[in-house]
Amino acid sequence: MLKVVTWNVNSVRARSARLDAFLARHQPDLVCLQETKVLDDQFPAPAVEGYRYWSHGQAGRNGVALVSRHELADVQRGFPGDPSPDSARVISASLGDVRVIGIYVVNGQSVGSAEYELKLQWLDALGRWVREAHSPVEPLLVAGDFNIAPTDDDIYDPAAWEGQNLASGPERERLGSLLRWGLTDLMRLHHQGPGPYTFWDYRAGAFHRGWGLRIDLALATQPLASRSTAVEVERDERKPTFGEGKPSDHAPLILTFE
DNA sequence: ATGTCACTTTACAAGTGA
Repeated sequence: MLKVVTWNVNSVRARSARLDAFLARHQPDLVCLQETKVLDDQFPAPAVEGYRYWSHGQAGRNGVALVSRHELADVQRGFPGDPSPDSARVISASLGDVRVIGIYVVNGQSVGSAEYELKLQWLDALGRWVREAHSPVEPLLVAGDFNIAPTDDDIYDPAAWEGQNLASGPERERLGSLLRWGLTDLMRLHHQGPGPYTFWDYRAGAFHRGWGLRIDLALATQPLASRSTAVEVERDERKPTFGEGKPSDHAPLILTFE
């Protein structure tokens, strides 16, 4: 059995106690973290016995990392062709025969903004790299915060979000091209929509009101997707009353493979 | 849409990004 997690922690230092408790509780093989918001030499080492980390961070924003209780091979930070190479958004590594790419997609701010144009260019570049460097017949996992709700089933109020950033056609089309190449949205192998959601804005009491989005995704090629036995959102981690300290605005996604 | 959070700076609040 293989257990892999993706979690946008919104600062790994602020979430260190929760991350340790999560590791102790679930004993995942590998965790992909996003928005670590920390330089590599200031990354808080996991306190749980057996876990190591590989960080690709920067000060204050972005940042991705892999936390694993196994040795990882061929750890690669960033990717060739990144139009925004100073932003730390991608870390990839091999765990046994599985290649894992942990990603934090450009947020995009609002449709028509410069950030949104960068998001589309970034997604194009990511797609080119994935297609060039990998094959759909090899076991590949692309997991992380995509900042894209794939369909209206992934949004609490699709009408309010129609055409907006996170839900717009052009970004969904970029995601679609990855799926057509040979990646499967693992959540939908096990759960039909609407929901579950993985992100609730801190503002406006969004979590309490059920205003969620599914923007944290795990995509796998067929050799790996065929081994997928469960995909679950650890919704408790979004609760202010759960665990130690404040929650991230994202809940972890737990992937189980046979 | 916006009832928050975490970061940074030269800090003892305000701006930024999400």
